[in-house]
Amino acid sequence: MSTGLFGGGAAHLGKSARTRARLMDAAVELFARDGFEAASVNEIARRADVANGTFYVHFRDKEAIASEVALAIAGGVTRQLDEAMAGIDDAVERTSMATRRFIELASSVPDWGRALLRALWTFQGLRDSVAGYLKADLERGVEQGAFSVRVDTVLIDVFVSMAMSGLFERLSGSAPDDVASRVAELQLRMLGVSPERASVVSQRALPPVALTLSPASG
Amino acid sequence: MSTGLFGGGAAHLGKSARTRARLMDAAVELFARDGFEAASVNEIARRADVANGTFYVHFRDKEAIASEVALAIAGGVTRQLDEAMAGIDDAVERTSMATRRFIELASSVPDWGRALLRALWTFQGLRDSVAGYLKADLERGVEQGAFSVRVDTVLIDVFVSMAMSGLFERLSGSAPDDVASRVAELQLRMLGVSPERASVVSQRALPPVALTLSPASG
DNA sequence: CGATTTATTGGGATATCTCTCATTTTTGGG
DNA sequence: CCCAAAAATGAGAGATATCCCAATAAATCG
Repeated sequence: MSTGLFGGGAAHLGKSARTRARLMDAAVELFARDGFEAASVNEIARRADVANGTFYVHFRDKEAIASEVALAIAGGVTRQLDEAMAGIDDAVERTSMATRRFIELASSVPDWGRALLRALWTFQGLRDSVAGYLKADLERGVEQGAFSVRVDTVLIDVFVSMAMSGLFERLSGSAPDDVASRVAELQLRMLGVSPERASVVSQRALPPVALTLSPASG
Repeated sequence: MSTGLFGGGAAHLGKSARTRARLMDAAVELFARDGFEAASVNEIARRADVANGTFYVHFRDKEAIASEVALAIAGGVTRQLDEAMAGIDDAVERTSMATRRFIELASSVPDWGRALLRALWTFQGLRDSVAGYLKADLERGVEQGAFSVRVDTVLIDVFVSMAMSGLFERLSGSAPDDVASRVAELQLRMLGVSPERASVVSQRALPPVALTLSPASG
C-alpha cells in the first residue's frame, strides 16, 4: 500500500490527521481522474478506506475538501518556487525559472498537476494569488529595463494561461519534453526580451527538484 | 419568453426541429452556467419546457447533445471568422484579426462564449480543429518573413490558450474592453513582430459583427 | 485500569439522475 | 374530417448521491 503525498507528510501525526490526509490523497486522485463534479464523496471515502460517514467528520462537504486540497498543492508549489528563486535578482531569469519550475514541479506528480490545473481553472482566488506573485516579478523586469510591456491584468492572465497550457501539454503526454522551456521562451519574447536572450535563458539547464509537501501545512 | 439562437434559427422548421433547438438552447445555458459535468439531462429538459423523456427522443445522452452544441457553436464562430478574413493575405493582419474577432464574437453572446470555452477545455478534438486552422496562418507568416518563430504544437497550443484567456476575461466582466486587442498584440510580439507594428495592427478599428448561426447547420 | 473524550462506523432517510416504455397528443396528407 | 405516423409525455425502475445519527471502537489521561 503506497502512501500519497499527504499521507506521507502526516504519518507521524495523530490518527485524526492521518485519516484526514488519506481522504485528501484519495480526493486528489479522483479530482484528477474524474474532475471535481464527477468525483463523489462516497468514492473518496471508499478509496481512503474509511466509512462514508467519516468523511463528514473531517470536511463539511466536497467543496471543502476540494479547496483545501487545492490550497495545499498550490502552497507546496509556491513554496518550492520561492526557494528555487531565492537570491535571483534578474527578472528575466526569475520569470523564466518560475514558469519552467512550475511546469516541471506540477507535472512531476501527474495527479497533483491535474488537480492543480483544475483548481486554477475553477477557483478564481487561486489565480488571483498566483497573479500577485507574478506581478512583482513582471514589474521588476520593467524597472530593470528588461521588459518593455504594460503590466496589467490582461498581461498577467495571459502569462498565467500560457504556463497552464504548458502544464496541460506536459500532463497530456503528447508533448515534447522541452515544453517548459519553449513556453518560457515564448513568454520572454512576449515581454520584449530579444529572441536570442529568450532562447538562451529559457534553455539553460536547471538542477532537478521533486515536489514535496510543505512541512508545516494545514 | 426570449428564444435562444438555436430556437430562433429553427422557428420556421417542423415541430421536431423546434423542440430539438429548444433543448440545445437550454443545454447551452446550463453548460455555460454549471459546466458540462454538473448539468443534468433532467434540468436541460425542464428548462426547455419538455418532459424529461422527450430529451431521449432527440439525443442519445448528455454527451451527444454536448458535442452537437459544441460543434454548432464552433462552426458558427469559424464560419464568421472565415468570412471576416476572406481576402486578407497578410499573416500579421489575419492572425490579429482572428484573435480579436474570436474574442468579440464569442463574448457577444455570453452563454455561448462560456459554453465554447468549456468545450474547448473539455474536448481535445475541438482544440485540434482550431489548431488546424491556425497552423496555416502561422506558417504563412513565417513564409512571409513576418514571424520569426518555430511553428510547432507548443506554439499553437500556447497561442490558443492566450485567446481563451482573453475570452475568459471578457466574459468575466472585470476586464477592460480592449482585452481582445491587448491579447492580439501580445501574440504578435511573441511571434516576433516588432512592438510598434504589433501595437498598430492590433488596435486598428474593426467593423463590428454579431454572432449568428450558420443557415445550413445540423 | 476505568473513565472520558475523540474518532469511526455503517445503515438509512431523502434526493436526484439516467434512461425506458406504454400511453396520449399532435400533426398533416388524402 | 379521419387516421396513420410522428412527437411528446410522465410515471417509475434502478443506480447512486449527499448527509445524518445512534451506536461502537479507539485513544488519552488521571
